Amino acid sequence: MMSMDAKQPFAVPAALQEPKFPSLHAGADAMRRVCLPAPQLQGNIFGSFDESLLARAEALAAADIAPHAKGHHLHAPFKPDTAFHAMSGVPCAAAALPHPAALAAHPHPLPHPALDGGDLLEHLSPSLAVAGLAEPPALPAPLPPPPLPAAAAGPLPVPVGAPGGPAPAADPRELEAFAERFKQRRVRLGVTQADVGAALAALKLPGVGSLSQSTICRFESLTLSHNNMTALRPVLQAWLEGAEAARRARPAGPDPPPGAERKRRRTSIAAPERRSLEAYFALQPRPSAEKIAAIAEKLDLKKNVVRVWFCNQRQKQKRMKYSAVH
DNA sequence: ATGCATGAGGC
DNA sequence: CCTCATGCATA
Repeated sequence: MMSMDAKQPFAVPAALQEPKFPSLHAGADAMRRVCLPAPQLQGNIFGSFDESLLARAEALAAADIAPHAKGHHLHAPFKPDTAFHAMSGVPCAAAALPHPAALAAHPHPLPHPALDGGDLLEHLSPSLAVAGLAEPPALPAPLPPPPLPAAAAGPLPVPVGAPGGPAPAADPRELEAFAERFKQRRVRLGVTQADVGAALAALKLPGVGSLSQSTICRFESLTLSHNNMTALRPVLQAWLEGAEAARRARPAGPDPPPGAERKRRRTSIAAPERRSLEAYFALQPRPSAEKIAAIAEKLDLKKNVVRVWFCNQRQKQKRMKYSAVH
C-alpha cells in the first residue's frame, strides 16, 4: 500500500531517469581495457593453475596474517588527461599476474599482500569528530554561536563556469580542503549528514534530488571517486551557503520527527570467508564468471554475493583518498 | 562509518 | 558482466 516510497520525491519515468550528474562517465572504461590482460594469458594461467591458485589463496587465508602488519603505501598518482580515475597500479599489477611460482615466493611487489581490502579506508581522519563536536540526533539547533562564516573559509573562487567545456580545477587538494570546511560548517549549523542529503532536494537544482547520509558522509571523508567528489562539490556548496544564509534570517526552526520504516536486510560475510575472498582478490581482482562460481562454491556463498563483493572491492581500490597527489 | 546491494549505462 | 554513483542496513 505504500506506493509512496520515502525516496523518489518526484516520480521520474524510467526513460527520463538520468544520472544525477550526467557528465560523470568520461571515458571510464578506456582504462579498463588497458588493464585487461591478454585473454589467452589469463586463460592459460587459470586454466593450468586453477586449482593451485585457489588452494594457495585458501592457504593464505587459512594461514592468516596474524600479526596484521599494516603498511600499505599506495602510490601512482597517475593523472591522465582523459580521465582522473585515481587508478593505483594495483589492479593492473595483479592482473598482470606473473606465475604461481613467483606468487609463492613473493605474493607481489607491494610491501604487503593486498589482503587488506577492508582496511584500505580505515584511517579516515576523525579529527573533527573527536574534537568535541558531537552532532545532535536531529536538528534541535543547539547552535553554539561563534559567528565566523568567512573567517575559516578562505576565498572560494568557484572555478566552475566555462559554458563551452567543464574545466573546473579538479585538484584533489582543493576538494579535500572543501570537504573539511564543509563538514565543519555543517556541524556548526547543527545539521546532520542525513539532513543535508534531504535538504538538497529543496534546492531544486536541475538533475539534483536528495542524497543519503552515506553519500554525504563519504563526501566529507573523501571516500568517493574523484569524479563523484567533483560533481557533488558545487551542489553541497550551494546548500551550505543557502543554509547559512537562512540561519541568519531565522535562527530557529521546527524539527520534524523521523518516521520509522523497515526494509531489506544485509547479508553479512563471515570473517573466514572474507579472508579467503581477499586472498583471491589479491591473486585476481577480476575473476571470470566461472572463477566466481568456483569461489562461491568453495566458500559456500551465493555466486552473486561473490560477484558483488569483487565489484565492491574494485570500487574501493579506486577511491580518491589515495589518489591525492602531493 | 562502512558493508553489501541496486540500477543505469556501456561494451 | 563491468563500472560508477548511490543507498539501505548495520556495526
